[in-house]
Amino acid sequence: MSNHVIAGIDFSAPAPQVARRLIGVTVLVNGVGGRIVEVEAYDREDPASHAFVGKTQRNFAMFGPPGHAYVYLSHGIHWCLNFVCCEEGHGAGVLIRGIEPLVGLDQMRARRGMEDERLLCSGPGRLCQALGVTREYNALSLAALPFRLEPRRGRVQVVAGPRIGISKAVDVPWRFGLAASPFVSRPFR
DNA sequence: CTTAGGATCGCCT
DNA sequence: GGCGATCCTAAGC
Repeated sequence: MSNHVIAGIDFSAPAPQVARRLIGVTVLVNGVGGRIVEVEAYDREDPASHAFVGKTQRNFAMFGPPGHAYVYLSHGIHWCLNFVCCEEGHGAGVLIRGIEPLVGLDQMRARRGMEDERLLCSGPGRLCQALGVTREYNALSLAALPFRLEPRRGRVQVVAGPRIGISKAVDVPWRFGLAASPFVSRPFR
């Protein structure tokens, strides 16, 4: 049995499975956050994944224990948050791409410098700005503060499609979303 | 509504 | 030295 269960999710499972189960889960960072509505899975044997080239200084957290954060900087501007999964050493994760803002709306608006609720956390860079996630959160456990995960209540309808913003393995349908949510970064087809 | 271009920095070759 | 799991703005249709 695994002891990598947080908010009802076994993070030692394969990335696509963890990704699908994360839809509807609430994530808070220092008490600010909301419900996850969009994620993408990335695996070790996946040309689109940072882990594909093996363990490096940048991606080492992906090869650490599951249920921890992997935070990286994209295009020198945007921080992006991943949840590490599979067994320790495997190198897989789930990119958090969209959150429905629920707690700490004022702080999110201040950090983002805008009012529109739909644009606060719709996109991996946007949600990190809204939640205040930076490099300092890399490799931290999701089971302890500043993170807090809460299980989803009831059932959710999950839709899937190809991932966004990648140049390899563009047809792999490892992007998952909450059906009909207005808070996804781009609509599902 | 869609698209093109620029911003800006750490990582990898 | 090149480029990226992105976002914003401005311009065009």
